[in-house]
Amino acid sequence: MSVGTVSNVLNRPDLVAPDTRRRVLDTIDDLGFVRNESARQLRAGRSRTIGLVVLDVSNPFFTDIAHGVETAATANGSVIMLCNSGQAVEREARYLDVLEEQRVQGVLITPVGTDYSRLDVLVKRGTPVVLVDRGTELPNLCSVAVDDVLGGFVAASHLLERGHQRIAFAGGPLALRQVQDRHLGAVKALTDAGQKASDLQIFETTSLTLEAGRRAGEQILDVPEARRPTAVFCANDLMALGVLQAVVSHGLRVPGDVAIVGYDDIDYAAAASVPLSSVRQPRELIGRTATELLLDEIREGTSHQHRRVIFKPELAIRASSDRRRSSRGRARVARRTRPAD
Amino acid sequence: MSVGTVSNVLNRPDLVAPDTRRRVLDTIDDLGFVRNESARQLRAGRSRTIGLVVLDVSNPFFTDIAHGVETAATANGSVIMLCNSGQAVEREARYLDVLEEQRVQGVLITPVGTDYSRLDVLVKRGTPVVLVDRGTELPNLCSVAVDDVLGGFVAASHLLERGHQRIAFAGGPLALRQVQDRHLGAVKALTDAGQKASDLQIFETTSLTLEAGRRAGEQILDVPEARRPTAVFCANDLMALGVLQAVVSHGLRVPGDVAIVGYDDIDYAAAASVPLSSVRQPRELIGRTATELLLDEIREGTSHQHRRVIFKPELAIRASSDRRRSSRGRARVARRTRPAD
DNA sequence: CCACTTTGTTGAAACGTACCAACAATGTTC
DNA sequence: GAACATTGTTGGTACGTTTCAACAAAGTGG
Repeated sequence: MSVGTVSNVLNRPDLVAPDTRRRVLDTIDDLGFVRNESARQLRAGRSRTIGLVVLDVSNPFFTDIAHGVETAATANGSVIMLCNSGQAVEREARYLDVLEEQRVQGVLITPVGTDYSRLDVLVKRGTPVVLVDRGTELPNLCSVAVDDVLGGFVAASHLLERGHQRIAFAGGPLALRQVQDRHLGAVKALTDAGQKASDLQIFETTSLTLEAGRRAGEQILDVPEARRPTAVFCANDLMALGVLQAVVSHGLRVPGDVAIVGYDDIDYAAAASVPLSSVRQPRELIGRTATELLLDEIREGTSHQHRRVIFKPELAIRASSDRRRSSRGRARVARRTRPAD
Repeated sequence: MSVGTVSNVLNRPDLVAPDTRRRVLDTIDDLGFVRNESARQLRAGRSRTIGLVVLDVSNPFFTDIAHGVETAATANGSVIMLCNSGQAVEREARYLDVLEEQRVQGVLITPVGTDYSRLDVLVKRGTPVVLVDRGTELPNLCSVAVDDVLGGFVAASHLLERGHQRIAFAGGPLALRQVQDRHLGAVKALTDAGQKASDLQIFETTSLTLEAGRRAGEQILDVPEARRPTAVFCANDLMALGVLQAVVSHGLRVPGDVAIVGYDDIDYAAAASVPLSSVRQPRELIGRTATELLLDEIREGTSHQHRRVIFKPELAIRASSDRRRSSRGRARVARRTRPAD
């Protein structure tokens, strides 16, 4: 029995006679033979894995994206390797090294910074890359994103429309493109409404977590009442949940004293102590689409035309912001007012 | 320049003269050489990756564990490959195949079923396996778990102590060992308190998600008021959040009409519309410990002694269950009663 | 100046697979 | 029944590393 035949049984079973095939398969079972993927890859020159690098696995937004990616990848017989950069440039770099050493088929990534040179190198050396949740200035990458400027605009417009004058923006680091864009959109909403850009008070954080949200909430509450924002637009839902916790734990009311709007519309947003208004992104769809773009690129090779897909976000209005604010000064919350359900 | 020298520069730089080293490194930079991990693995016989197979990446409980695993793995220079079985036996099997083909250093897994034969085979063929969040009957595996029977006992005891007579258990599938154990613990609490085991009404679900929780909540509310449970112990926090949503959306009060206790104490539990009582598990610690056991096993080889680590859970009491129930019949919730903050 | 150690470099073998040209066996056609 | 096509099987080579014995060059001690 030659190794060539065994290889054929495994990879091109139609080439081998039925009973030989049987015999080989039985023996494989007997011996507990497991194909060595390393050798296979070495010979074939490429693997069956796709790298997915996200900013934060603890954020449901990204796990939902991962879900979409997995669906599309599995349908193609590929396996995904989920990497968590944790918004740290060095960790991201390390994972990219590992992925390149593994000769992955391609990489799906939400990059930490705006320095795309490492990705550029990756592409030049032949590993296709698709940006996720990030539009790109670079012409040599496919990308799937949501219009974050529009998202920020919609959120802030909604708050303005509800009569809020002093609006805060909480999130960070501002170096993160998503944060930047959402902020930009909010500023635009303000200026369009005749306010100054500087009227948007910024509470910058170092990350976008529940904990960071709580701290930002504390800071906001530290502002003297006369100047304290009556509404907060948070760069994502984890932040918003944190702010909500801080506000509630200080005995203030949402949206009575402080209205809150989040971003992503993760499942927990609707389940929060006060159901959270949020800018919805098609998370699974983003993941699926990105994967399909990547698979296309892998198949098409050099003839591939890069594409940018941009989805439109939608505002889900819930209790945390759904009340009209009285127009003059700080509204006193009457004690008899029923809390929003 | 021989390949051997290059290999030495990369792996045992002290063996090679400083200026040769320089020259090699410069050339590597010039040429954009990237080490081929497949070839390296093929030659070395094993990889630097550790497989982590979890039941549900969307569940923060598991991403927190993943976090702990990553910390410990990175410290060791290993890379983790995060796989999501989604509580499906076939997907789990497929991932195990892939991991074995990749010749991973070892596997950390929360298995879907109770059939350990596949894992047994893996171990026999030389891939160390450590069970996560699951004790084991098998003597040939390390494991890190939390005493789920105790957890269930503590949760149910707390509800009994608060005066609840009709308690429900929501979660599933019961085939999941974690669910089984938590249920068992709850039953024990009831019988210890002189009730019958059958007094614990079971609402079995097919998975442990928010959505499943909502449906379970609906079912519970469908029970005629006279027999409706006044308290629900949920197999995990996602379920509990779902039940909470269902109850609140029907205009009932938590804990007034229905008290709720969850399990895991994920970050969102405390942030829920009614802060959720929950059985806390040391999630990151579980991940770290499991990884360390695995790394030990990898290092020690055949001389390795398997260990079982079992952590004790703790009950975090919050608003969702923290009220004494009046002793006779269904307590009427006075309208003037303030909602819990 | 020879024998010996130390230091640095090299070439070859091996890992387990995929692929291909070559071959053997069988069937088909005139 | 000879020439040819078809089908099934087989060695051999290449993939890019690591490892190791062997070797060359330089330094050291007597």
